[in-house]
Amino acid sequence: MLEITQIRNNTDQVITGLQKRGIKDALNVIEQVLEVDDKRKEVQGKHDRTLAASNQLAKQIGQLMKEGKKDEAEIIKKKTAVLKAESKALGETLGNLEDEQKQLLYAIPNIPNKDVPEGKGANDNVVIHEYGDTPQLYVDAKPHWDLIKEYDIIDFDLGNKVTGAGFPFYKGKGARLQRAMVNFFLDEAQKAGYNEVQPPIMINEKSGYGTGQLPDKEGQMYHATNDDLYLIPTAEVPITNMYRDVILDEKELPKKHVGFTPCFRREAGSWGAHVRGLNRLHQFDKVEIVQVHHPEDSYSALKDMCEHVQGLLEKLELQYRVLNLCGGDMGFTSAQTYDMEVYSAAQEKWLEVSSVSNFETYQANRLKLRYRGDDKKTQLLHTLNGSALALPRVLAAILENNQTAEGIKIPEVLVPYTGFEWIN
RNA sequence: AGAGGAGUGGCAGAGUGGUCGAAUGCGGCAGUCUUGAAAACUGUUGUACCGCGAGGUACCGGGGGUUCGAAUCCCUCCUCCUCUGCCA
Repeated sequence: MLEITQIRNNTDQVITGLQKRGIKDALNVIEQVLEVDDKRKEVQGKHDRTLAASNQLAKQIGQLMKEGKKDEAEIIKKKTAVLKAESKALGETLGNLEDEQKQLLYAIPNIPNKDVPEGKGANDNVVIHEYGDTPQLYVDAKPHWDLIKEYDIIDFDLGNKVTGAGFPFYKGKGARLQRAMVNFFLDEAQKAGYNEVQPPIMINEKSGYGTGQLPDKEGQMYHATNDDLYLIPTAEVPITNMYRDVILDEKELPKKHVGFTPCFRREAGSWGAHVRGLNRLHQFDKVEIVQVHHPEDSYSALKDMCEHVQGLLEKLELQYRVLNLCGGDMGFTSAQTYDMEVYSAAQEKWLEVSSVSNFETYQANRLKLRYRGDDKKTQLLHTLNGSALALPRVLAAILENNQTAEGIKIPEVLVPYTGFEWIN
């Protein structure tokens, strides 16, 4: 969430930022938060002064009791009753105002960075880079949902029986190709200096709040209500939450982590004809990179992360493009996001395979993730993350783009990992 | 899962109702001494919020309660340790 001081000190900037996201009543929203904050401060002042008076009297009573002056102590005791009632009432008001303020802040998205283009939706995203040529497919080329049946490498029906829609089985060479990609992605990240972690794939409520999945996107996560745990929608959640309530020394920065996990998404209400096959699943595998940075160099880190992802796509010999997402299409918590899309020749469309974002202090403020600089003061850090990469759509593109009459050719870079060159 | 024990500052560890945000030691930082370093000595060393400031408030695993007053007493939840059971 945004910092209240940021809203107070740069009010106009915050409002124009929110307008860039298409929030029409930004002015009202901000005025409301500031109003609540003013009230909060006022009430806290009163509350603190009341408590101070109570504490003062309590000390006096202690002193008198020690001296054996019980009668005098009794007189003061009576005085404290009034203060106690007062501070209790003020305490409740304060608590309510704090809650109200928090709720308002939770509802305000991050401010887009200055380089984020104006725009309302996906059509306004700006293509900033393109790579590779559109593959020339052979005459009988098929979309991946046909190929996986033909070669029996992914089985949706079986997943359907055992679990439900969107939970496929990967079989034989399909399963091995998945494992190969995971290992390849992890090794590449390792080479790029990312420290590997294997996080839990269930998280508690606090972690959900830390990275911004809660309170907003409750319905998008699978919730194990008996234990009040959520299945992760992305490894971003557990990995970033490693740094919840942490104060890092400036010298320890940056922190770079990579983790492989399955990801679970309910995708409530987002199914349709355009999301066939591997294009959208309830469970999928993803290798995620996460960085924690000093505010000064978070944007160069964002660039590095994009280049890392692009490198992966180039090694896999996939045609791709990079989009600078516009204000209206960016995620709630992001300050700037680049999407990487690969071209699926058989579906004749671009598939998003990675989303790389800088959250600036938005997550850090929720996480209470700070660093201590030379001046000994604590300041919020910047968090970033990106997919490197999400498997299903990369797999779909490989299957579709590399199909030939003889079978599907495995990208060279993966062969040492798969142990086979062809799916046929 | 059952029985017992425990959760205090960066770490170790004292504190069982009153001036305790918390002794002491270690570590960190600054300084004295030294050619330099070490040792020794001196000082300093949690976070957040309110306040122009002086200063104030809150926090001793989380939440609630008793009391004029809670790290200390009570309730509840969480976590860790030991033993028993179960299990990849």
